[in-house]
Amino acid sequence: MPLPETEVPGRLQAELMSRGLRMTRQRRIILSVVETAKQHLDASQILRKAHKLDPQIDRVTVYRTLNLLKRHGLVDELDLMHLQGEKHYYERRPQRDHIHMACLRCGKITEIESDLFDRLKGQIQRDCRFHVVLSRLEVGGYCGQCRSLPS
Amino acid sequence: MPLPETEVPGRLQAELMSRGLRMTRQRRIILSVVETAKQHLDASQILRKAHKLDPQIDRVTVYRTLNLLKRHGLVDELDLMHLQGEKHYYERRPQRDHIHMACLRCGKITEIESDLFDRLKGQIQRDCRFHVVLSRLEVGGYCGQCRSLPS
DNA sequence: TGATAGTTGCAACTCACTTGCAACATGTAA
DNA sequence: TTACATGTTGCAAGTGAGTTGCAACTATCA
Repeated sequence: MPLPETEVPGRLQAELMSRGLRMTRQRRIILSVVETAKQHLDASQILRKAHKLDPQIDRVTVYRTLNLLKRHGLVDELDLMHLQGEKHYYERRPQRDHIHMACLRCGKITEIESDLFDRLKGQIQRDCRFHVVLSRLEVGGYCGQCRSLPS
Repeated sequence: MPLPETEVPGRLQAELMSRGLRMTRQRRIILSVVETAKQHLDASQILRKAHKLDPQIDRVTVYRTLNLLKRHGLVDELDLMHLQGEKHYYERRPQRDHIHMACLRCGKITEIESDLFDRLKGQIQRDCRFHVVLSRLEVGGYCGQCRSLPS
């Protein structure tokens, strides 16, 4: 029965260990869930996936681990325009920031990178003497498909 | 005792009335609070200010009125990087979108407009065939003062 | 193999916000 | 002006996401 312990540590796990943080069974599982996610997951979805690997894991541990990752800048927290209530979504912090577009009709989330966005952040740093640590650009509107549909 | 009823209706009130919505005493008060706010207010701050004009107003009415204004695109809802818990802040929707910068150290909120930001939204519309209805760019980091302070 | 300091799970709690509903007030039409 | 239909309000109770206190547990290191 190959537990996650036996797997090659993922990047998140390696990052946390290099910072001298303890690697518990629970953390390994939660990190692997976040790391292998195909879409943006909220805390309760992460808990559900973690439960499949270890039904003992508590939701409090999920919240605490997500806070840990946030504090270390290893995940970004998203609202996705609050399309579904007030929960937050998480994704591994990417190399390059991207923009999230949320369709107000079908709920589809699209991501894009943009040179203009990178330049805009540079402008803020320079013009406002503001050291940018994190940034979140979320756009709500109607995607290509929904635009051409009858309302 | 000049009640708000006797005042010249503000822009928010005029907007709602032109859309055929009923103008109640409570709504007039809440609208005037939002309209005359000097900073970003959250729901409980709006309630507190409304109470000074009419102690009977319930917080439920504040939430319902804010939802009404949101649905009509007359106010924007902000997170301001969740510096103080999960509450939301409200501001009258401006002519031109702006960026909110939140200092992670002193909590100061700075706003700027930017051509680059306007162009970025244009790019999204064109390149992604996405009709932008609302957008929110929030930046967390360290302001000029806090950058030059010892940690 | 212990010591120790960080981590976990549980239960209870907080906080922002929402819902159901009866009483009430607004805008409209007679 | 009055009556009325429909929208709005205040209250109480509820929801849902996330947090806290604490005793038991465990990863790490000497």
